[in-house]
This record gives sequence, C-alpha cells and structure tokens, in this order.
Amino acid sequence: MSASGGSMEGSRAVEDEEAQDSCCGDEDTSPVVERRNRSGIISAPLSKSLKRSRALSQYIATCSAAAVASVANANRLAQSSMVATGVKAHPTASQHRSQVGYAKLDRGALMSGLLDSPSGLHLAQAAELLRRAGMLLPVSDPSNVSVGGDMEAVSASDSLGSVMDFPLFGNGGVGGSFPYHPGLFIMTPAGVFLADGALSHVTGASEHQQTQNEISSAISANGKKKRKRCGLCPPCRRRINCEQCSSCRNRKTGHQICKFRKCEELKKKPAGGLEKVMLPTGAPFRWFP
DNA sequence: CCTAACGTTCAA
DNA sequence: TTGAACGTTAGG
Repeated sequence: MSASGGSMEGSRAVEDEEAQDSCCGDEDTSPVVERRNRSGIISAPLSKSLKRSRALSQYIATCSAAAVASVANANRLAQSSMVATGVKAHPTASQHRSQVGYAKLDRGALMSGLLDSPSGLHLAQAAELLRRAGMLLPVSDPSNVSVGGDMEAVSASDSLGSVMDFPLFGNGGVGGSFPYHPGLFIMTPAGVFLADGALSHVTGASEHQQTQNEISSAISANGKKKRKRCGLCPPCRRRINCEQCSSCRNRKTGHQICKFRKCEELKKKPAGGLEKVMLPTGAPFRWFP
C-alpha cells in the first residue's frame, strides 16, 4: 500500500512543479520533486502535455519534430564528415533525406530495417543502418550525456531518432566509424542487442549491465516465458509513471505498467522463439563469412 | 509475502 | 480493435 498509494499522492504533490514538457525539454534544469517506489520508479506526471490528453502518437510526433530541428545541425556536420570519410553523399534529394530522414531514423525504423527485410539482411545494409545510427550523434552536447544518469531517463533524448536511442552508437563521434564488432550484437525477435559484456565495456553503466542480464535471462528462457523489457527503448528508460494513463490509474486492477513506460518491444507481438535471419539463399545469416 | 508487470481473456 | 480485468510470474 505504501508504494502505490504514495505514488498517487506523489503525483499530486509534484503536479504543479512540472513546469516543462519532459519530452524534448531541458527539464533537467528545473528542480523535480521525486517520489520513488521501492523499485526506484519515480512517480510523477510526465508533463503538462499529458494533462491535455495528448495521444502518445502526438506526444512522440511532437518530440520527433523537435528532434529533427535539434539534430539538423548535427546531421549537417555528419554529412560533411560523410564526404570527408569518403561516403558518397548525394546532393538534392538524397541530401534532404540525409538531413530529415536520418533524423527521423528512429530505433523502430532501424530495427525494422534490420529485421523486417523480407529477403533477409544484407550485411552492407545492416552496416549502413548502423553507421547512420552512429551519425545521429549530436556534436558532443553535454546536455545529452545522460546515460546512466538518474534523470527522467528520456528527457531530451526521449525524441525518437535521437542518438540516445542508441547510446552506444555515439562513441565514434560525428563522422566516426561504428566502432563495434558486429559479432557483439545479438539478434532476437525483440530487437538487436549487444552481446553480454559489450555494453558494460562500452559504457560501464550498471543500468545497461542489468539490462543485459535481463536480456540474457530472457533469451535463455527461450520462448514462452514472460518477456522482459528491452531496457533500451525510450519508454523503458523512462523512470516515472505518468499517473494519468489508464494503466497508472487502474494499477490495482490492471496490473499494467504505465503506458508511457511500456517497452516498445513488448508492445510488439512476440515472434515465437529466436528468429533466425535467413539469407535469400535459404542459409542462415552470418555476420562473418 | 508483497509488489510490479507480462500474458490472456473478454467486453465495448 | 482497444482497453479493462484477471491470472500468473518474477524479483525483492
């Protein structure tokens, strides 16, 4: 009772202090009164925007639009570095795509690009997608350095398409090559993950280590067991319950996580078992020839 | 034992 | 098709 009840009260307590939209805003500059439950989940309204009953899609769309604007500069730099690194950058139409399309390249698009290819995954395509993801890194913006921080985990990075969706991909910096060996990736029905230890090696973030542990256990469970949150998508990285959605309001009876914290991967229908990526030849895809 | 949360079922 | 409710599982 203390946990959920306190959460509810907490949401009222901080309601008026949520002066900024948590999405794409720099709410980290404003003091946020945190109420945490036993699991460390902060129970507070996400934003004023939620009070206006914006649909999640609108919520995300707004953020994405803002993200496009905010990432535009980074993309321009990335593009120039594309030329510098010998990557052919097409003018006009392609240029527009690289500025807007790349910014819009969210995790879902990336994953679908990786996994939904009907003819299987071409390594070159995968490499290209991954490389693009790496290029989404804004020019070392300190405000975006938030991995592992105890913030409302998505904040500025909440916007889809932000590099924070791929915290690891930013290591190479703008124009930097994607520094990780493809063998470090685990392809699962839930998405593509770094292999065990890779995340901690890269970031040292205990949160990611935990995530990897969960992923590992989920994979070993192999199938019908409860799937676990990916821990990487914006909803997973969000730490506060909105207390406004039906799931939050009906927590007692609904037994559901806040809609804004519902893992993107868990929203998808589970594909039975580990999915093998098949090549057009019928042979299973291998990262290494 | 308690809480959080995923999966399933069913009604709207 | 979506959301609410419930059963169940997992973790502390």
